[in-house]
Amino acid sequence: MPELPEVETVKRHLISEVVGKTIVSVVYRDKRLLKGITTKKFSELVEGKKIERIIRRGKVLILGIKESGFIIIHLRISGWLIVSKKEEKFARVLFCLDDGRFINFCDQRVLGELKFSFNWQDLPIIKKMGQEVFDLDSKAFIALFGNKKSKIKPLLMDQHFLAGIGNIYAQEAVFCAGVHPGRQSNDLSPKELSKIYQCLKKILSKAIEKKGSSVDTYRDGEGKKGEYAELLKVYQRQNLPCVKCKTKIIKETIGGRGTCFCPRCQN
DNA sequence: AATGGGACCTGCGCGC
DNA sequence: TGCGCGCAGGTCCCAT
Repeated sequence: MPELPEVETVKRHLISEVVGKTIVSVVYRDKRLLKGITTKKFSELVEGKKIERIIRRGKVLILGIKESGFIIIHLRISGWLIVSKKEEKFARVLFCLDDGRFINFCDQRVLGELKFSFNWQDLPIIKKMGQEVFDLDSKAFIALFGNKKSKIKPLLMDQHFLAGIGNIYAQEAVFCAGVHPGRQSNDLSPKELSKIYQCLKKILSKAIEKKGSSVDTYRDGEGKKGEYAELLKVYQRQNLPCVKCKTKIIKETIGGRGTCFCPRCQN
């Protein structure tokens, strides 16, 4: 599911709902989510401790635990977090809080990751991660993309290069900018790169405002669907008319991932 | 440096 | 109605 807007939505929800709460116990319905640590050790490190703060870096969620360390959550493809009074469908790990509610770590495909770290900034996934989109200005974005030979759409999704963009928003951004997803990044003019940058910021901001996109199983922290899905212009719109020119949207595999685009608007 | 394929997983929707 | 197949928002690892 989750790209930057969805993870940011979950983060904001957790900040308002669970910061200050104590994790009474952790229930493991499926241990495979837990990486690099035993359930016993994980429980020892977090049970009875207070959730102090919530951080997002790229698509990674970090829960600061008072006088302990950090719970690291990666939702990968089908993971999501729901704060509620009951055990939700596909709940793989449940954090039982002192107010009687649970943070449900739900994950249909069990590809998500739950870790513990004493120093989250030293995690390989964090160390290797590119900059946040919102930390870049137009000039820095153009400089970054201007000397890379990769195809633009897969490059936008490369977390080592730029953090937070996935298959939905990469497609939306290049559509918005009128750029073919298979174009080489270093062949794009500064004007085209600038346009992609502006589109990306606009789309991500709007998606955060709408609490993400709900294609398939994704839900925000309350278990509600995000509202950005209805604003998507090309993602999963193959064979439907382009919203700008009515040409049929096509779908191709680019960089190993399904990619929808308008063959007329995107050059 | 860039790209492609496979692996990790489950479950949904579709066509027959 | 039932079954097999393809496909899915991510990331890592390996080979070329």
